[in-house]
Amino acid sequence: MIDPRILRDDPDRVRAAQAKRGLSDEVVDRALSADAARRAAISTFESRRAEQKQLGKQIPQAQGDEKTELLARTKALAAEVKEAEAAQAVAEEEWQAALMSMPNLAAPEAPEGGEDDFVVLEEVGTPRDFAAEGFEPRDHVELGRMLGAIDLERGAKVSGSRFYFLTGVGAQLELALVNLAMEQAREAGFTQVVAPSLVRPRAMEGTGFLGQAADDVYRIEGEDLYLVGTSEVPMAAYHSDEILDGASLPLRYAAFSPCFRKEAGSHGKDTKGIIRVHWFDKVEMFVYSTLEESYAEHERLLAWEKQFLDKLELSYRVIDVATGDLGLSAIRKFDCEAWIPTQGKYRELTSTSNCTEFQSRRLDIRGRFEDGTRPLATLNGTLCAIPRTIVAILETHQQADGSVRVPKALQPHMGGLEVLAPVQP
RNA sequence: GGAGGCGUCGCCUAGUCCGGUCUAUGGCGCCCGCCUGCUAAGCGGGUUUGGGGCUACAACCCCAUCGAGGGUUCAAAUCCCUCCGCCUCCGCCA
Repeated sequence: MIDPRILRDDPDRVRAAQAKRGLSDEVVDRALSADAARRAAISTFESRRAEQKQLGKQIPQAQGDEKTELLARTKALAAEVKEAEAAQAVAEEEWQAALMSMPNLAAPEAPEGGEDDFVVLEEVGTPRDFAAEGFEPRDHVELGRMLGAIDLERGAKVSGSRFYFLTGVGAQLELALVNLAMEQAREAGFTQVVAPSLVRPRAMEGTGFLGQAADDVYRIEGEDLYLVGTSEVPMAAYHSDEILDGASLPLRYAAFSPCFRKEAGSHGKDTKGIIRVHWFDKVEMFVYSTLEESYAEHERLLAWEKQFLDKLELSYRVIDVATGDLGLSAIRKFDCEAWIPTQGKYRELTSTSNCTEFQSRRLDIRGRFEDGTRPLATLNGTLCAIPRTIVAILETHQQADGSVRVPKALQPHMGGLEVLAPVQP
């Protein structure tokens, strides 16, 4: 939720922001008139209520006719109060609905446009030249099969399309990656967390995943629970309805959790392999900070993401995501995309967003400072989304015989294993 | 899943049976001041959060807030209903 004061004091700024995301500004006028109606309703209700309380106080002392008279008047007032209250509730609801449907105000620096209008900020490393090395790279599906690391057939048999089993060195790779990510996070001062993957509607709504993104969310039949697509959801809700000590900020968490996505809008996309799956495990960084610090913190999150990719010796680029592709909550988003040799392109591995006070307003997360309490900024960033990272590692570090070199940093977490050897041709 | 108990403004707590004087008691903690070689103790004051009005986004006034939401009533922390959470016991289970 954006700051209602900005909407009231500077609606043109909000209109411009809507336009920058390619959205209509009709909602701005709807919100403004709802706000006016709401304040009028509050005013009416409160004055009636004050009068009612005033008179009500006199009733216990009153006697005879005076008492009868008072009871009659307060009874009439009570009906008015009830009516005014109902009117207020209606106005309040309209205002809330309008406000909740508005995305965060994109940062001025964020490039304008849709999915393809990102700006490349940086390219790190050089994609491996397999032609020069004299062999055709195998894709991760083939490598996963040869190594006995990824079992897609049985994934489909047991759970359906977009599911997989990680087996043998594949399972070992996942655990090693989780350990490496958690180790880095711990060393950087993060609190390690294992978070629940099922949450109540409030957590989902508060993080902005029940808006246009709702189609991608699994809901548990017969229960008021959702499966999260990222531990950003439980970690944002973690401190909901709390007032945190300003001096304790920033609070940095690294949360491990399974993630579930319907992938509703992506039929036919990435149907092969484990690039796009319905379930995967992920270590996610999540930070609560002041608004002022959030911009610098966002850069730090990106730096930690890059540090991790560097440890895995991957080639990647960093993009500044365009406004149309930011999602509801973010004002700015940086993605790290790793080079996938057999696709001949960069694919998203990590993503970090600054959501400023948007989620905090919805989830009621505040900080206590010397000059009062204020909503905090929340930020998130992927440290390691397992399957895509495995894809990048297998394809990037493969050798002509189908074996795969284990990056140095990962070796201690793989029991010293330096090379993953094929178990079948 | 069954039975019972509980949820009060940071923490603890009074109040709930018998609705109005609750503008919610007291203690601890914290903040400001006084006093005192320093500290502690003592004394005085302050200390939920959100919203509206008016404004300098001050002061002030008002409304809401006793887990959440409804209901009864002129009036609800207090009575009724639903939900959420915690605790104890039983059952089941990793």
